[in-house]
Amino acid sequence: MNIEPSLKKCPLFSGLEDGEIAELGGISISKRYPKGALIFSEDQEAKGFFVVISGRVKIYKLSPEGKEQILHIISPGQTFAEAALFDGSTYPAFAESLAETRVLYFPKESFVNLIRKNPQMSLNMIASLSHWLRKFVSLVEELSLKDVSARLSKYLMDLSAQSGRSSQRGIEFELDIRKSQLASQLGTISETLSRALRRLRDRGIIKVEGKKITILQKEALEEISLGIPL
Amino acid sequence: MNIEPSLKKCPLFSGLEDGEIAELGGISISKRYPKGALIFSEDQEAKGFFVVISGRVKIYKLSPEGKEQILHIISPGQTFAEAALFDGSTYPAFAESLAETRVLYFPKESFVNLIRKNPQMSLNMIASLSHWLRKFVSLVEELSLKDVSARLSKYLMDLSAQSGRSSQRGIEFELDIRKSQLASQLGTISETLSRALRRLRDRGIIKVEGKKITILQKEALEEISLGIPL
DNA sequence: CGCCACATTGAAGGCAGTCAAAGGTGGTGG
DNA sequence: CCACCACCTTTGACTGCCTTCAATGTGGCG
Repeated sequence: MNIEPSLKKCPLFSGLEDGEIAELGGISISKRYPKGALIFSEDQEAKGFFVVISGRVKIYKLSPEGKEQILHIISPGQTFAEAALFDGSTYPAFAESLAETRVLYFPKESFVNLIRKNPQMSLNMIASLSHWLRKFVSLVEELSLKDVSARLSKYLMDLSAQSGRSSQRGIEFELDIRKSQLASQLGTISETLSRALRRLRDRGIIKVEGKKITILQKEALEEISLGIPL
Repeated sequence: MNIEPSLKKCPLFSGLEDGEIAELGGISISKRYPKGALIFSEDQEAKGFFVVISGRVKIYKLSPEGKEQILHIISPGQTFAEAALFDGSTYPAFAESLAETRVLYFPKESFVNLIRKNPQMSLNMIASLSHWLRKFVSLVEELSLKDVSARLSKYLMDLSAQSGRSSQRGIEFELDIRKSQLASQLGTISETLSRALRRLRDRGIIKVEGKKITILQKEALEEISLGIPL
């Protein structure tokens, strides 16, 4: 499989000349991870960053007691650990594949050299980092200022906007991760998530059948997602 | 007062030629805010970013019920709202002066033009954004995985490392903000912070006299900051 | 068919938030 | 310079959300 098409779809490399893309291909290393592999650990020296070609990767923190907080789940076309190259020398979190995953790995030194010479790529990097930043502001806001129901509702709204299909009953879609992983992403645990889903279901706002969700009352769900007290 | 000295001390502009600094001075606008002034609101169109010359600025989110989460407190020499220029068109949070504050304001368009032409400044911007990102990862970790005592202990450790003086009793320093603001920064409220301080005091780990803190048992404080259960 | 990991549900406990009131502090104007 | 007042801080009692612990239900896969 040729890697260039994957790179072209990646926002970090948009607007680059074909020659530059080829150069990127030259310095990158293709890697494969089976499901559940540890790609890097927190505090490990950051020697490069990654572009996901296929599969999925979770970036997460662990508490001393073992509770997990997922910072982000990376899908194909997205990059991760860019920031670690430019601030400090270690990765700030763990990265683990959620499925069989293929990535391109860019060693720090050659990539930094390349970015120094290429203004367009600098601008893309700035855009990418800014985007991450906004995501984190949002995450902090939710963790600090909203309860689990609001965070869950927001997640469901977002996912339905992205991959929902309208049916006669409402908007249908499938959860793309395990519920225990969703709980970690929402800053809670599976038991609490289960109860939050049940409350929404009991109030007739959503229907839950395994991983399939149907939003029955979009307005109510949105209100809850905004943190308006029930 | 000449503004150039302030710019030279700012990490975002380090390594720039004097001519480039002068150019920055040319596009920037000096602004003054009294204590407690709203510099910008969440969702307001982001028309520029800021460098703090003197005073202090808090960047914060508000919940619908009015609870405040401080994302960061900006001190002289630091920048804020850079990221808003490159991702989305609005500020993601509120900004308010904590004291009489002077800033330099850089209008979006002229600054973006300038950064396009200046590779060094792009790299500085990447470094700045990366640094912010690491701070936010840390904030998310603390809010999600640590209790108030651990967050407070970490704050006290950091502040003591930065501005603490050794005395015979321990490490002394002064809180640089009001306790209610510290509570907001730690993702809690003043009552809870007050009780957390009292627990540390009752256990003989710190001494509290108004804003003056003395760390009596550094090791114990560090253990708590790591989230190890008491 | 049966195992195993994930998911759900119930009961109980704890940390932090809310409400209320008293104590303290700093700033301002007389 | 002092007195007053507004606001911050502290403390107490109570509530509630979430976690913990434990047990049962369920679905996929060998």
